[in-house]
Amino acid sequence: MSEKLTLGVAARLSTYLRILTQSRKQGLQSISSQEISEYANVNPTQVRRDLSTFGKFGKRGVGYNVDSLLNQIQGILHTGGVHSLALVGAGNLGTAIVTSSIFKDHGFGIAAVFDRDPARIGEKVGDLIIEDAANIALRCKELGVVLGVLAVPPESAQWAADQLVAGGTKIIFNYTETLLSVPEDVTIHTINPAEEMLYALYFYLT
Amino acid sequence: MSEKLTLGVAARLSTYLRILTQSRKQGLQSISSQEISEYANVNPTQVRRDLSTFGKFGKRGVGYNVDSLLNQIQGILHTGGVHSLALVGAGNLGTAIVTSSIFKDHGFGIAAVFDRDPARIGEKVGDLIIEDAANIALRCKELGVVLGVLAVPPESAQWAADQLVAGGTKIIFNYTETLLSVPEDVTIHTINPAEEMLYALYFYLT
DNA sequence: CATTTTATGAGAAAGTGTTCACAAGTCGCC
DNA sequence: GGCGACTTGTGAACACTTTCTCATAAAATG
Ligand SMILES: NC(=O)c1ccc[n+]([C@@H]2O[C@H](COP(=O)([O-])OP(=O)(O)OC[C@H]3O[C@@H](n4cnc5c(N)ncnc54)[C@H](O)[C@@H]3O)[C@@H](O)[C@H]2O)c1
Ligand SMILES: NC(=O)c1ccc[n+]([C@@H]2O[C@H](COP(=O)([O-])OP(=O)(O)OC[C@H]3O[C@@H](n4cnc5c(N)ncnc54)[C@H](O)[C@@H]3O)[C@@H](O)[C@H]2O)c1
Repeated sequence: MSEKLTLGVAARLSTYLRILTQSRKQGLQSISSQEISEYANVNPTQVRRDLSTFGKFGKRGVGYNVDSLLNQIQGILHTGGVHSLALVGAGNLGTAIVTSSIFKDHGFGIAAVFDRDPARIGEKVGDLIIEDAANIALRCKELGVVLGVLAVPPESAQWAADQLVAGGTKIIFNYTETLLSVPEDVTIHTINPAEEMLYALYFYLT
Repeated sequence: MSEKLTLGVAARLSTYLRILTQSRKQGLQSISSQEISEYANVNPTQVRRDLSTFGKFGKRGVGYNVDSLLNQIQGILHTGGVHSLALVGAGNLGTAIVTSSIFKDHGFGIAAVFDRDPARIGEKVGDLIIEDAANIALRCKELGVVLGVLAVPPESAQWAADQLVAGGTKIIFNYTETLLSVPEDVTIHTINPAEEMLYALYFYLT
């Protein structure tokens, strides 16, 4: 029960969670393994296998109740609560992230936004006031954030990452192409759609 | 040799390609499996195993030549050329995508940008003129694009996807949270960092 | 109320993927 | 010119994943 999940299972459960969260938002009450599998690009048997490892969540002939399955998976992944994150860079991308509900829907609240540009510091973006990037480490410690998101130009990425690390951040999502060096206990997740495009194209061409 | 790659291998090779491309950009000439593995968050043996399936690209005691390994992997994935894509939505995110080199670095050129807002049509963003979203299907056919990127508000995503499909697009990258319905021969790739955040957090908490 | 349809849950087996451990090649330095 | 540090490539063991299959259960239909 409390054994550590493998990366594959945890990643797929997260995908199911994304699909369920959005299904609920769109008003759906019940969903079948078939439907989940289509949105997740996996085999329906795999969906059922992933879920049945942890209990019997579905009803034969009916499918899964969206709300209850959502709660179950949140329980398995221990991600029911609300988590704060720090965003560095309030340019085009940063603004898009703040004004989007893509993080909020999954319980991730943006606790602070930082920028270096004096003209932007103090401005409002969404509900937040842009803070001075010089205070990243200080403010991250104050806020106790563990998650950081980088939406700065590539040449500022390493500096910004260093500030986040100094502030105690352990997981950094990097939207830039820069390869970052961080201590062993910090994990970098790179968001680069071009990478996925490369293999999407491979399977299209083959 | 020409057998189809599994998803896992193709995905990792794409990751290596991203790392190598950026390493070259940063002036590196040689790289070890250890270094690649650190940036890719995998085991060094895995890197060597993935590569050695296709030939002996490295030099013992030295590592891999960045340029030559890059060409080899491009050969394996058949992605040496330049590919055009269509971008729908010229808001904050769309502008960030156009002005970023994240796609260009990997041979993806943005062929057209579309928006619905009459005030924005005709405006310049980067080197491109924003076109009327009413012409998506028409222009995609003209340009022969197979790749589409959605950076529109969630409520417009299905409509925009339909236009891309009508224009012959086969691979759609969806930055919105909307669950899209498309024909069987079209693949949707969802860009949602929150999903990855969920399991990143799981492994951090466990 | 019996029959048909739909969809889950799980056994079992085949298929893949991952990692260890180490032999072998390369380079620089003394 | 040989020694030591480094790094690749791979056999073999192990672990995990995926899929086929079908019994079982709920709901819909007539
Ligand atoms: N991965 C993706 O999907 C994706 C998509 C689009 C853009 N991008 C990347 O995102 C990054 C940002 O793009 P953008 O269009 O928002 O750029 P932008 O220039 O509009 O915004 C960058 C912001 O960062 C601020 N900044 C610069 N240095 C800083 C520092 N040291 N500390 C804090 N703030 C700093 C700038 O003042 C600016 O406001 C780029 O690297 C781009 O390549 C990634
Ligand atoms: N996945 C991620 O990493 C990520 C990050 C940030 C934002 N987002 C998402 O990206 C989307 C766009 O965000 P944004 O901040 O750029 O929004 P935005 O409002 O700034 O831009 C949206 C643009 O789309 C245009 N548009 C609306 N309907 C259209 C249609 N039918 N056809 C063509 N164009 C249309 C609008 O005119 C506008 O210019 C949102 O859905 C947001 O949630 C995703």
